Amino acid sequence: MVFDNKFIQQRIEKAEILRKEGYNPYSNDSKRNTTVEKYLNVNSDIADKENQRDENRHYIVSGRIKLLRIMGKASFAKIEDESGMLQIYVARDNLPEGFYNNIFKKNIEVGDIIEVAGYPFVTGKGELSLHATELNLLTKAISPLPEKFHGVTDKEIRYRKRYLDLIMNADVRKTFKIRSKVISLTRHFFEDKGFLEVETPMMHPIAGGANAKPFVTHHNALGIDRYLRIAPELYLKRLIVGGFEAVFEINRNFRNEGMDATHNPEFTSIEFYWAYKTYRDLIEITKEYFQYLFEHLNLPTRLPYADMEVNFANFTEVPLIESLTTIGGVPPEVTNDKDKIVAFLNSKNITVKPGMNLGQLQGELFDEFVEEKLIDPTFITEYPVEISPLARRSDENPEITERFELFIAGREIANAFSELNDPIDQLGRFEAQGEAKESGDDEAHEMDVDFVEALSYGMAPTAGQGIGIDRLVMLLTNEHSIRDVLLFPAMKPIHVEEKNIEEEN
RNA sequence: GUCUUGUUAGCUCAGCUGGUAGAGCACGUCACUUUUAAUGAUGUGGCCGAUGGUUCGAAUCCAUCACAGGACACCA
Repeated sequence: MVFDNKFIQQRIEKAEILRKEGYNPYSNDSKRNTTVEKYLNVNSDIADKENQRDENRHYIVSGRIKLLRIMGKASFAKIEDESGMLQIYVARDNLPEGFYNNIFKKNIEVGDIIEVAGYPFVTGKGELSLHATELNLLTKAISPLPEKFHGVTDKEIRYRKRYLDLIMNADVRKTFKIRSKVISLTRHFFEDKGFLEVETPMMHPIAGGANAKPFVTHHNALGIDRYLRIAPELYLKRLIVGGFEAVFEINRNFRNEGMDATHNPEFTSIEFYWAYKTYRDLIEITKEYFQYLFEHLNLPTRLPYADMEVNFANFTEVPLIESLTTIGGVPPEVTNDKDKIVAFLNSKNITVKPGMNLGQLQGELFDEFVEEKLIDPTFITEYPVEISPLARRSDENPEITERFELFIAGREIANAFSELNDPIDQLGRFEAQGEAKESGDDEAHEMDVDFVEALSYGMAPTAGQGIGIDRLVMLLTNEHSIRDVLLFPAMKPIHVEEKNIEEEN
């Protein structure tokens, strides 16, 4: 039985007593006329009044009891609604005959959601409170709350029962409000720039737009497998072919890979595509976007992150190859020679898969020696073509692409490029990815003939970018695990004990 | 996927080199009409994550499993 815990049994009994006494423990009759925050604001003048009270004012507030101090014929309680915490004073003689002793003291307790009517006053210790003249139970909590001082700290409980975490930890609510705001601001920023928000499929016949392993599901009606999307890129570009000139999508992507502090199987990103623009324009709009976020979130330009301090007013730009030497300390003669890179990596006790091409090895060097050193926002540009299957080649040097990734606090936050719109080149890149797949790279990009055909109708020169929203929120809230910015992070299901199954049978 | 550290009351945690389970909060009862983690008295509460093994005896030692945290690998 779910509710066989003795504390729960006790509370169920109290609910039953209340019902018998004529109080519905799950009443739907809320008469709240203000929030805690508004109450505290509106009545901030009470401290200056005679007797520090005003019995002519009348408010009804609602909230969950977080603390209860019963002192004989009077009690203090702290109730909390979404906007804040309020102390209420409940005295026997201000309530209907018998209510305080028989109902309030005996059957209402921490965790319950109540509604309190009364007038504002300030206590002897100077706390603006509410003097109760009426008190009603709205919802009986039959499970007890965690401990009042330490709350719930066990990460497993916090993630599995996020509702409990939210009840107990005000900071957690704050983080998710910031997350919501970031998404809302992002939407407004791009809408104001004339971008159109679109929705593209979550279930793809071919998992494309990134190098990653997909989740597979099955469509019974058609008898075919579908892949949860790993990126919306190829669909958004089809829309550019179709004539939309600026589109964006904020939504989930799914990747069937490991889980850790920065990876959840489903994660949120914004991708936006902008016709008649290049990656140079994306660098500018990205700076503007960050400025907009910081302004509207009221954040200082210098933010702490772990033991770092990030200066969001200091955006710099470094080509990838250059960063290997200037930031990574890799000798310049090494960076453009496959064998020398392998030898160099081996000398640092790093082994690489055989058969990697020059671009992939340069990417290895970057990951090993540069990435974690990029604290202030840094655009790393000019990525090798081998590791950029969807990016446009540079006109000056066909071996590199018009691409950048943005790194902040040692992490990739955004990936952007002038889009490849030459259908013949795109076909060739897919074929090269196919060869990489043959030689063991199971995350190489899939061939997507339908997408190539779309390009063959002509896609205007376009720039496109993806920004990881979860990681961005982590950065802005100084959270170090992606689970702390996801309301319901992925968790393994808990096994049902065999014993219990037998009992139920 | 690998390594590593955890898992004891509703919650937060003790429990030494094996000897039959502890605290605080919460809850029950009593006292208390201005408290701030209220206070004082008193009481209830546990298949010590699961399954095996070693032992006269296991929360404690060993093995396997489950779940979680951290690190690494892969990735965003």
